[in-house]
Amino acid sequence: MTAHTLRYYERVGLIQPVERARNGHRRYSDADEAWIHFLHCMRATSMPIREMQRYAALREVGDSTSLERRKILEDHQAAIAAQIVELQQAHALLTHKIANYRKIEQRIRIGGPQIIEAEDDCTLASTN
Amino acid sequence: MTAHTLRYYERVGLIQPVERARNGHRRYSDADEAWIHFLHCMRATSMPIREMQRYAALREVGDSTSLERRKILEDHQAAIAAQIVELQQAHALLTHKIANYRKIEQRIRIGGPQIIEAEDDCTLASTN
DNA sequence: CTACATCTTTGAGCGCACTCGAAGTCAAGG
DNA sequence: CCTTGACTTCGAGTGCGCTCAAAGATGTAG
Repeated sequence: MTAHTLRYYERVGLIQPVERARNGHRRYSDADEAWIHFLHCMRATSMPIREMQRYAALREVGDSTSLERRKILEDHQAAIAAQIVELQQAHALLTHKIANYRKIEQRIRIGGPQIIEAEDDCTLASTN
Repeated sequence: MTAHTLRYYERVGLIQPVERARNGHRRYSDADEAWIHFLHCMRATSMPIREMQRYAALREVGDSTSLERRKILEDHQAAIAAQIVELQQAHALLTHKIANYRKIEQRIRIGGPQIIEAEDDCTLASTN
């Protein structure tokens, strides 16, 4: 997370103006850092800035917004669960395809394409 | 995947010009569909278009590019594995935070903030 | 004192990946 | 014959999330 990004987050209201040193430089407290870490986690898992803004605004209001905030987090958690499934599927698909490439390489090492009409990996279903 | 996206993929070279019906309409073969499905999987797991272009170009060349293509897939698979870890961590963090919100809601239901200086979730380390 | 680095501000710019709109062609249905 | 609708082309536009540039203030080292 760059300084530029921190400024940006402040501008769009994700971070409240933090304490300053006498010279005007920002001094981030541990609480600030924890909050920034949380923002980072949410972004890293594809929560849109808009959603984070909604959450941050509710957080400013206080405990009375607990339900709404919880809903946001629960929704995002569900989105994360879905993402994990997609990633796992892609991971499995890649394992399959990588194995196929190893086979192709083996065939080449053994001595060029023995079969003239080499079965391109593209022609194998779901092995492209 | 919208028609617009398919056209876009064709324009940027991810999809080779496909067969056409007499009227000029595209006819996607099963092989085309498999390839498109693969592209979709890679995009869904955050492979950049540029990388997919590199892969698609190598694929056009043929089996001799197996090693390079395998490397691309292996790298992406590693990226996916890393992504899964991040998502799992965020998922765990959210479980924690959601539980905390339930506690806050419980406290509110029991009868308003008993403690005047209510411990805002913001003040709890890594519970923001 | 002089460099030099590091922060400050603001608005503008950028890269990515679509996404859309306009104008045109064609095929079938009523 | 005329409408409807699905396709075609191409360039231009959009939204997101940064990312940077310029000009200025301040602090630290030699």
